[in-house]
Amino acid sequence: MASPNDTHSGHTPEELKAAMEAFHQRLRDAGLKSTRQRDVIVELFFTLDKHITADELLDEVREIQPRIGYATVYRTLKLLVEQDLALPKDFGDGQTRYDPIFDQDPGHDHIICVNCRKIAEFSDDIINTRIQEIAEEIGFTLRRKKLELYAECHNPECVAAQKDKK
Amino acid sequence: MASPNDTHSGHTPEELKAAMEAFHQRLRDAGLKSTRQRDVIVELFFTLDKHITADELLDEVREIQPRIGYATVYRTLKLLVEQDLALPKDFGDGQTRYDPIFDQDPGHDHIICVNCRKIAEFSDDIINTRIQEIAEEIGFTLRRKKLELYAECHNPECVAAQKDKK
DNA sequence: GTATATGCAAAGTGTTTGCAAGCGA
DNA sequence: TCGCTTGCAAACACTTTGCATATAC
Repeated sequence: MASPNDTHSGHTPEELKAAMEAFHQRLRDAGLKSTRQRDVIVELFFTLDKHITADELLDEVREIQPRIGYATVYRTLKLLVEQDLALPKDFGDGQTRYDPIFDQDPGHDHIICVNCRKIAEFSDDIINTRIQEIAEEIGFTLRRKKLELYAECHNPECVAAQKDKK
Repeated sequence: MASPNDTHSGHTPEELKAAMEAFHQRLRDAGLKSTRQRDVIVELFFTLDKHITADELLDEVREIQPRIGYATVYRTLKLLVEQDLALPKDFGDGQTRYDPIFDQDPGHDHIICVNCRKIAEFSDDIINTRIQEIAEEIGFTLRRKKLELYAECHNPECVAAQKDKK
């Protein structure tokens, strides 16, 4: 069944450590270097653990290493995406957001309120299973999916704000 | 069950006419004007009936009205989106694509080959129903969904091209 | 007649790239 | 050392906006 999680589930320190290790391993495998900047960016990225924009991440990163440039953040995010450690998302507001992928993370989906822009997450086995079947039926091997629901939330504040508008 | 449709289903002339009428009606309702340019753009948009980019649409439009500028195309597409006659899509290649919405169109979803970028469409009732249920369970009223599957297609050409790469 | 729409060019926005200097393996 | 990385600024690609002119209602 659907398991909504409004707040981000929050990964344990062990999972964070595993993610960092995975990152370093992939760097080595690809013959790339581990640097102070990359570590700061990636660790923050996994720690914050939310659909973050490059810009937001840069802000956080600069609190620790003020001289890091946006190019480095963009390049690191691109690297994470290539290594399947991050998933780019586009919710239609012009900026790409990135979701960290923890090992074996089955992935969650999003439901976005079209009014207040609040984002909730959910994960549903029926859908996940069905999607897999469909890809096979059509003759594809599924790699990943993107499922976003745009809806109106029933949050009293949001409902009231909508009423006022009219 | 899933009904894949590689080629676009193609809407009948009646549906096209209905879409144009809907467009004109919404213009009137909003106190906006019907112009030669808008008609050309919107008619082509519904006729071509595919996830088109602003750029591609402009090319087509200019074959009929060479002096139309891209600003007009962008503005018209934005108008269509506001009027729920078009749906913006982002497949991650940097450009926004737009899908026409025909009246009562239940909407289709996309499966995109991560290698050759070929896009196929499908529609599945199990998923559509389940999505509706989930939104309700979480306390949202569903407005629209975005479902994209990224996968590897089994097209011989594509498979071969991938092998050559390695 | 008047408010909206157009075409053009210029400005914006988010993201990528070129390059000299810096740094990790 | 040697090649990958960084920071900066400039370049980019797509989209939006300002403004004078044109046009629909």
